[in-house]
Amino acid sequence: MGRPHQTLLSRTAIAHAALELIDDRGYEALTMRALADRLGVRGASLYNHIGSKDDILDAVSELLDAEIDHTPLHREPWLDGIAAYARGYRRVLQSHPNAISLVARRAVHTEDALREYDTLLATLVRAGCTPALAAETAAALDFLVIGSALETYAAGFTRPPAAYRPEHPALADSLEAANRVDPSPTALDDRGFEFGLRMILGGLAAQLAGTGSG
Amino acid sequence: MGRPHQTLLSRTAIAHAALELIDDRGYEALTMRALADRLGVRGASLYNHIGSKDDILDAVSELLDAEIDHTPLHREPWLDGIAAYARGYRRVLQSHPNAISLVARRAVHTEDALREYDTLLATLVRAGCTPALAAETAAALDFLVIGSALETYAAGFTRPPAAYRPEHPALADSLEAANRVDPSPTALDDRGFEFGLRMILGGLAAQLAGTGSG
DNA sequence: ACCTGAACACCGTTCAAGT
DNA sequence: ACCTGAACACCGTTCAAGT
Repeated sequence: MGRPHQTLLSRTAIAHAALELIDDRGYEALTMRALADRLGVRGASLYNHIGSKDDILDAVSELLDAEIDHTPLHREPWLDGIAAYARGYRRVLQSHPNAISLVARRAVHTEDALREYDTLLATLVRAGCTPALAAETAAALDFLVIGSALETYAAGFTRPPAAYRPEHPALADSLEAANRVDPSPTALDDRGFEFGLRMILGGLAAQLAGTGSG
Repeated sequence: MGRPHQTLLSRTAIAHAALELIDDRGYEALTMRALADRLGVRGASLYNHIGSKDDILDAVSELLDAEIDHTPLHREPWLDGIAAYARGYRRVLQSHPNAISLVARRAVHTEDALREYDTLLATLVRAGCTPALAAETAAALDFLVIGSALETYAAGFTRPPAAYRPEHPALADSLEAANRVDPSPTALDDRGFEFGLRMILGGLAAQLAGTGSG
């Protein structure tokens, strides 16, 4: 307390503390004052290292992006590699549920992120896609990952499956059937994601093999 | 000005004004004071009709949900009906880009929303799905729609396609190829969505016809 | 029944001081 | 070079008045 702080503060250190705060206490708990407090400093000090709160959100976004493991993209067979990459991507988002809304609206332009996407597209082209088809596939996979991580779907329905039974028989049947397959709360999300992944990658493989419906 | 207001205020009227404000001036412009101003009233008055700002966000969410046209779900052939429904769902979200982050994190439990999902699941079951498979398909479609509406993907890449050319050749090639197919700014999103939709519904149809890979 | 003004505790951000 | 206290304009929300 008596000693002055050494150089504890930096854009990266602030981003790490911000992500911890979001993980621990939720997105709305990320306050400049609360963040400074967690860093043993006084609010206004943060502005010596970052330009604005928005800047911090960008830094947190980059932090999450850096957590994604893209080594599976170099694996063979390429289909399994891409599936593993997509699952890992989704797992990172799911492990920071309070930060998901942040990721969803914030484009990442880091050199790392670009290299990652470059690798994905190169893998798809090597597998036989035209560059344009590779872009479409990558986009579809991205949509599936982000959409499933946001999980509005299961959040909306996993909860009270029996409540609206008589008025909505198909809904109740489906949810009960899905629940019978696996009763864990994220199971329907997981299975929806896996289904979509299988359809996209399976359909792509069929198309590349010339058996697609074109 | 001299006359007292008649009953202009209500939860619904407030929600409509809130959505207008979000559409016009962005999500962060939705302020209790600004919203009241748009309704010719003074901030605190809103609390006579709604419980909190969060309550307003729920109401806006319901408003968007009500815009979705689910009549295509009753059309034949069911495959085209579901595709049309998914496209309409996505179109509604895209027509309120400033409100998308709101929809993404907010589960809608309205009677209308439940009926909508019930219809979708009933359609899938009628087409031959087991209830569990119907739930997975509906989830995958939902993820694709929401993920593509959030459009992080294209927001991140459509912009500066030439800038990082040498370091990321596959990325640059894909974006340029996609751009050549259709240069409009949302084209890659649209094509990614359509590709995912085709893969999911095509794969489902094949699976139901017994030609799937199981 | 419902609009109002004033106030509350909070927020992001700035800036003149300090060291 | 960087932390600080105080201040700024703002925010969501409450509440005693008013009509």
